[in-house]
Amino acid sequence: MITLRQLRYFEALARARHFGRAADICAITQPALSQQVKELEETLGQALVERGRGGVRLTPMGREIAERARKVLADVRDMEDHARSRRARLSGRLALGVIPSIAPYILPALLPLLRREYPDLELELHEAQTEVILEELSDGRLDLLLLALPVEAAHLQTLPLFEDPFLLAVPSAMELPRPAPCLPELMAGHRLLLLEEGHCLRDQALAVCALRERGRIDTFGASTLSTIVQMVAAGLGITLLPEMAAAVEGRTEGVELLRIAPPEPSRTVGLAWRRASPLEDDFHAFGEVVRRAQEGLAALRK
Amino acid sequence: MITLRQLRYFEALARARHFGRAADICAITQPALSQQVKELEETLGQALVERGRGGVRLTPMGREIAERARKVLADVRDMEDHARSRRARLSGRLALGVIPSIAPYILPALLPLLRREYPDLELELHEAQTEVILEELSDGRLDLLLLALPVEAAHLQTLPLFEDPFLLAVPSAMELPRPAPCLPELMAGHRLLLLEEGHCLRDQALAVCALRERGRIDTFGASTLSTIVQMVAAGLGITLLPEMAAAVEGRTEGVELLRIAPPEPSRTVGLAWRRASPLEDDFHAFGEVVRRAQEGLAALRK
DNA sequence: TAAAAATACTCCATAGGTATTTTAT
DNA sequence: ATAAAATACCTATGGAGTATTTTTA
Repeated sequence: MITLRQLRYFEALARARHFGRAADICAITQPALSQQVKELEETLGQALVERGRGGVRLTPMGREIAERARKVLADVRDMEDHARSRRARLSGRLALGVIPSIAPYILPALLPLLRREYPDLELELHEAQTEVILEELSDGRLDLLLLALPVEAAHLQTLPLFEDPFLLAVPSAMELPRPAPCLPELMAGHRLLLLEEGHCLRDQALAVCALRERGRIDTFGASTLSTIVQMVAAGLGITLLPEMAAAVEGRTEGVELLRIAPPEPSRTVGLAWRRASPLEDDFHAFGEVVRRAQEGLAALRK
Repeated sequence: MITLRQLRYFEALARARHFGRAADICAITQPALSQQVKELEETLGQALVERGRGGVRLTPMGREIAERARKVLADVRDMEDHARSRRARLSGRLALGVIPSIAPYILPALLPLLRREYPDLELELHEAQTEVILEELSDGRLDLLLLALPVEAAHLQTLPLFEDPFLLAVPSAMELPRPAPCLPELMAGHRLLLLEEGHCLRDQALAVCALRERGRIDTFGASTLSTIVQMVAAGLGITLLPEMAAAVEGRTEGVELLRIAPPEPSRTVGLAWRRASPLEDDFHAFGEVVRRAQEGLAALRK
């Protein structure tokens, strides 16, 4: 069986062309080097060097093997360097799952921050609904999720980052007291527009409104918040919008965003990863950056 | 220090995603595998796997290292295969030096033969004068020489292959008895045309003619035999031509090639290599092919 | 004969095995 | 409670050292 040791010694010999000097380079004795080179020759079934008084010469096969050995040794060195250089927090590839009601709003702020502070981090982004990315996380296809908490899974660790209040999006024409009255009352008189099944935002909104009856809810179900907001603008109903989305979606003509009277409803945005992951510290660092990105967004809105 | 053993075990673990099964694959016990993987993680300063009850998952870094490890292991396997496959005679790269008065005549016959019988042989050809290729052989820049013997160098081994008779090339107009009279007599009346200094053929011709006096020799000195033959055709003198070159150079208009009366002069064509080379058997095999190439040429001339 | 590599041998580090404990689900 | 990996400990292989012999130029 070939060993890296054999390749290291042989490569030194190929450079030094002298057993003694090669041994010096490797900081071992000449017989030890002879031994390993001989072993390599036996494994390969080929003479690699011509032994002679005036030092040593490579056979044609020896030259080829030396070339290949150099490549292998370089690859191994690179592998070490790679690992060493990335001992720092948050470097290397990281597969991140994000839900659709967070991704488009936070990523424009988050990615530049990450890029600046952790330039060696290579994010692989997967945007999908909570259930999907939870499955991918459990599979090991993803390393980390950015989503709305809570998620219940014993093998997962979660980290809440911040509260994201829900705002009320209503047609500009609609007259309402400010702040908007608390929700159950409001709901009595209006149709609530929601995302299609599967989006956690839909469930959260339903929970917030303490509504279970289908009658008052538009079951059409849009697949993006933008669509919902367009529908609101058209006067088809009202909706709840996460504050995070306000900067983007609030600009829509014909829509007004209202804060809701306390107790202000909100969702919790946070991270989730497998308990077994050894990258916990990295994920906390990541969470800090997400929080700062969110603060940046909030500042922009003012 | 990273070892191939560590990479082999880790790669198995990356595939099996289970310490026990990976150990089975490697035909060792689970603790032995755990030990090596742990060592690798310590050397790299990075967690490569998440340990959990439901088997094992790779960290992002683990995936990268597994990828690199696979590449390294494949390269090493290729290296072994390469060496193994070339345990056969005459395979792999071989740097061959040939003198100019042999190369153009024998190579057209030799190369196809070699290609057919030793398809794994990759020849690197260097054409240069005897002195130059001897130096390159001694340096280790060449492995084998095809040239005119004898060469005197204690550290070299030579193998005579065949005798290559000298023919007399004369202008067609010239009337001479057949076979041509032995040389010293002939020389008395004609100017002998030779290659420039440094070509062994020049020295051999001089020796054959037992001539040392400059007077009768054209000191212009051409650099190729073709030129010399053109000069003969132009009536500027006569020359000695190796039989090997007859097929090519003998076709020239205005030149006639005559065998010389016994004792027919000739040069010895053979091989030379460093005594220390472990490829002696290969070189003998190579010699056989050269001899057969020469026989093929001889047959063509008839 | 002198320099260089191979060989002989001894020692110790480390890989691998067995038995057991710890961990996580 | 149980499967899986880690740990502890022992053994044996083999890598490295010192001393010496063999080779070859």
